[in-house]
Amino acid sequence: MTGQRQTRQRRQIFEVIERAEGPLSIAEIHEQSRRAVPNLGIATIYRTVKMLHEADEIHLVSLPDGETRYEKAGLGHHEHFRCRVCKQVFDLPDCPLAYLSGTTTKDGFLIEDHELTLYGRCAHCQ
Amino acid sequence: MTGQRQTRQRRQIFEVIERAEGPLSIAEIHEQSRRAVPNLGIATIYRTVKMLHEADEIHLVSLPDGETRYEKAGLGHHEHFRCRVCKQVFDLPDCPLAYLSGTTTKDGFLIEDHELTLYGRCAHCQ
DNA sequence: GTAGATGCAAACGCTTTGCCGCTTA
DNA sequence: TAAGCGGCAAAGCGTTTGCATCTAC
Repeated sequence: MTGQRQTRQRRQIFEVIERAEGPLSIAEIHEQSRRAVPNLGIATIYRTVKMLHEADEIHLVSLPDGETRYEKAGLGHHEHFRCRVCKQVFDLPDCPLAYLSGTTTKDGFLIEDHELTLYGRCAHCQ
Repeated sequence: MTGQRQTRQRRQIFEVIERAEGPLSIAEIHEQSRRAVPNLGIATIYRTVKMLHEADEIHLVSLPDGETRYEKAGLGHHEHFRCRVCKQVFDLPDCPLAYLSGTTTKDGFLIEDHELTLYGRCAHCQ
């Protein structure tokens, strides 16, 4: 936890992100945090998430359909899977593309990094 | 071109997207279309892009930092490369992941589709 | 006690909608 | 000529900011 002061709100927001199985949207973080801290305002979510993001304690994940989500940092490189049925986003531990970093394509693009999102059906929704 | 009527505005907007080398943002489409049709309003861009998107004549591409862009349909499966220096987005014809579709991960995720964005430096900016 | 955090509401920027005059077919 | 379309301005909506109050330290 970065930030100068520990507050109930910050602890709660961080805990919600910590415990998630995949990246969460601002609305999801708000909703889940409110269960423990009812009056928690949306501005506090934005401010805290921004702070955590700048302190590199959480990472931004943006899905190809434009949704912005956040997940805790330190998970190592991994990819995301979005279920087309239940709409949940899961983390996938393996990355078949690690070899890409540092290579140059035949068109002269130097690849430094990449982000991959897979779509389909999760085990539960098949 | 879908839509019931051919207008100067629609032709221009579609032409801008057609001629682009990579996906364009709404602002870029607006700016470039205005060169030929000066009074063209932003609402027309949004309405036309939405119409083209629904008619499946253009595709939505959303980058991991949350930017929404559009490019003409029918390009076949391909990936995107974003230059960290000049911020342009290019199309990359080859996809090292075509084999993924239809496979199931060991966690039981059935992969139907994927979207990959590469980051680095384009030939010009190295 | 005080700097910093929160909650509320106002401000902001991007996107969408309503309206009316204009244009395409 | 009439339904569709474009331009403008207002409305929406998610995000950010200002400010007074409250709280962690």
